[in-house]
Amino acid sequence: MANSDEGQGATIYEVAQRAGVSIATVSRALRNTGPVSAGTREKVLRAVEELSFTPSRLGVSLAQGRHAANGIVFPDLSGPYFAEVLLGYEEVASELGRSVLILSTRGRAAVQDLVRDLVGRVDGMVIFGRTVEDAVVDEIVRSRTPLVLLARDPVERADAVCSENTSSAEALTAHLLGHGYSTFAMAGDDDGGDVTQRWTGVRRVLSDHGIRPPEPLPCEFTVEGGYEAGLTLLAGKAGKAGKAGRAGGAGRPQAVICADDQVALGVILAAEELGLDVPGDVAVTGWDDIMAARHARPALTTVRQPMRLLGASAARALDELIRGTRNVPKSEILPTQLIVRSSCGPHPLEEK
Amino acid sequence: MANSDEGQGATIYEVAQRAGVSIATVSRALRNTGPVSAGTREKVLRAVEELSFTPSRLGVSLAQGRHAANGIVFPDLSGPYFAEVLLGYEEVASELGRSVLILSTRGRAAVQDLVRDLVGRVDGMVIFGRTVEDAVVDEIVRSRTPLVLLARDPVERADAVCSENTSSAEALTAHLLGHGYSTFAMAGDDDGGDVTQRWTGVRRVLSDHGIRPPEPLPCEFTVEGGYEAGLTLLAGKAGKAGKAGRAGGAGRPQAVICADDQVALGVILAAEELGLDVPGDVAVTGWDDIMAARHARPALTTVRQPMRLLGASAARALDELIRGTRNVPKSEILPTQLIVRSSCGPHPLEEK
DNA sequence: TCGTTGAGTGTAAGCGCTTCCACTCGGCAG
DNA sequence: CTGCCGAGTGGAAGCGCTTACACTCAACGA
Repeated sequence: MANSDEGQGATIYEVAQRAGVSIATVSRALRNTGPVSAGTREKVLRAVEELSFTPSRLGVSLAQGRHAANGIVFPDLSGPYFAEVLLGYEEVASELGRSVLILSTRGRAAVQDLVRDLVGRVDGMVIFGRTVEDAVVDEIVRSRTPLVLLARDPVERADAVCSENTSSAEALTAHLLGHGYSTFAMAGDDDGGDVTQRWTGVRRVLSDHGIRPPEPLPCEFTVEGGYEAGLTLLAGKAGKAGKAGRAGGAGRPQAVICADDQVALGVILAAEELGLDVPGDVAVTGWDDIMAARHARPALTTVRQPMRLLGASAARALDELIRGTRNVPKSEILPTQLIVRSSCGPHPLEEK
Repeated sequence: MANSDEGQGATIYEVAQRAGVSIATVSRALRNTGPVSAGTREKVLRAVEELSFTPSRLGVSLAQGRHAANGIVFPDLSGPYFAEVLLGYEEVASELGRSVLILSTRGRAAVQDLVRDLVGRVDGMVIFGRTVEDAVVDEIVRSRTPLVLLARDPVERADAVCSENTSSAEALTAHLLGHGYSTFAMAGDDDGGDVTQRWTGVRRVLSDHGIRPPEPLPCEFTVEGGYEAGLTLLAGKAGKAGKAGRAGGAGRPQAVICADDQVALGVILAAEELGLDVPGDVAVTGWDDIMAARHARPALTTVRQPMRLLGASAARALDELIRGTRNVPKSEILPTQLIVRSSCGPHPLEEK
């Protein structure tokens, strides 16, 4: 019988004593490192069982000089996007025998200290988007902590994983042009990362078609943010083709391209509020393909990101860095997919 | 100038040497424990600065016997529900100076080992729903690891935090009866936790009104699971009042009460597939009030859970347990709110 | 003038493990 | 019979910190 409730857990010394061997032998028996006779191993295992011994993680980590844990830093966890990425990350990290520490920087003052603390707890980490100042990223890189940047521009000596943005944005824009729209608005400010790449694609295609790209209207990347932006953008009367459609005078755009799905959902809400029909009066598109996009009214045309895969890839890249399997940084770009639904209107060609 | 890129980070010994003092003094200066003269402190701080010294978390933890970290175990992170809870948890834990380790048990084989490992890395943990076998929970409790159970029936010597289920379920059911519905179906099997409580409320009200409660149709708590369930439940012709509506013969129910929003969204999809109008031909309700519920077509009548607060409360309860501020277990029940939208039909009384 | 005191500091003992090194002791070749 | 080898084991040195305890020494009251 096990010693029923064993207070704080036995140490390797107690196991050694009970088994009548030295702690070195216990360690060897448990970790299969070095020779141990069958009889001794047996005794050790029995003692371990009886004391329900679990090696102290701290002791092990201190002695081995590794944590067997990874960190991940998020701007926010509230969106479905981050949650999905996190899921993919955790799954793979756990498979690889690493625990996962999370840190959300949302509205935090001392981000830098929090990140530093995190660094001290892990063997490597993933940093998401532009959650962390360049100086801090630089500090992490210099400390030789393996680092993977997710959805953020690459940095020397760190890996990067992101999803394709520009050409999908081009496809999306081309699709809208195919609908015959000619006045556009963009909701959601440049972020110097993913969103900026998307806008680049949009701008390029619009310019190529002789349409002057609108300035993106800054807004928070939430439903509420989108709602506010929507009210602003859709307030005017229907604008004429050719007049690039930043709201507040230029007239209501025919299509609003949103930085992500949440913003798009907010814009749709705003349209409803203003008595406008989507896509009848105005087309709206999102980005990410979160669950709500599929169930929204109208269902959202968007670009699907491989969110889970994004997290999984980051975890794998990090693992390589940590084990030293690879020491040249790599940059991975995952494909995205245009998902046409009804929020951009019945398409003259592609709809069957 | 700092020693530019400082390899693996200095130790307290190097700081002590550089400052010309002992490591004890360095520790005291840094942690403000015990007296240190102004001059000495100054020297120490300078040395720390120059070496960009950060105390090793492992060393500190080992010496102090605490991790300054909490764990949380999830069945899955994919749903918006869990992500929100996690966000609330992380936010508070971080405020309280604790890192957060996550563990998802979704489809994992060696859950028990993973949980055990987690226990060794934290000062306390939260376990979600029925992710973990009772035996393992018991083992954790016996190891004296502070434990908070989230949305799970209380256990001796552990805290519990959950949201109110039964009476909200009664309110929801009463609301549906107010619509005049008399044949019902329930989608999503008992789980021995939250969902069971919900069904208890539903059953009670139906029985009180002389309606024999249907058997819940088991399904996964995902959109896909709901879709499958919906196809089954809605396949028959409209049933007559009085015939309790488990599908497959008894006829199509007038209302489908779903275990959560994702299931409800799936049922709506199934209804659409079958050419049925929601709420015209069948009313559907969810539970949780995830983002998609608000944006769905039709918008989902549901019960809002304070997801963020759930996580935050768990974090606070755990903190009390860890610091020993409180040693009697407590059980907290957070209020929920019936959110009436259009998926249950235009209400004869409540709609204005 | 002589304890007494307490601020300021150093020494060293852990915390729980891993692992290098040295040692013992049969078995086996020379 | 001696020497060598390797399997099996123990001793002990870390890993990087905190902290109890001991110590020094100037200031101060008696």
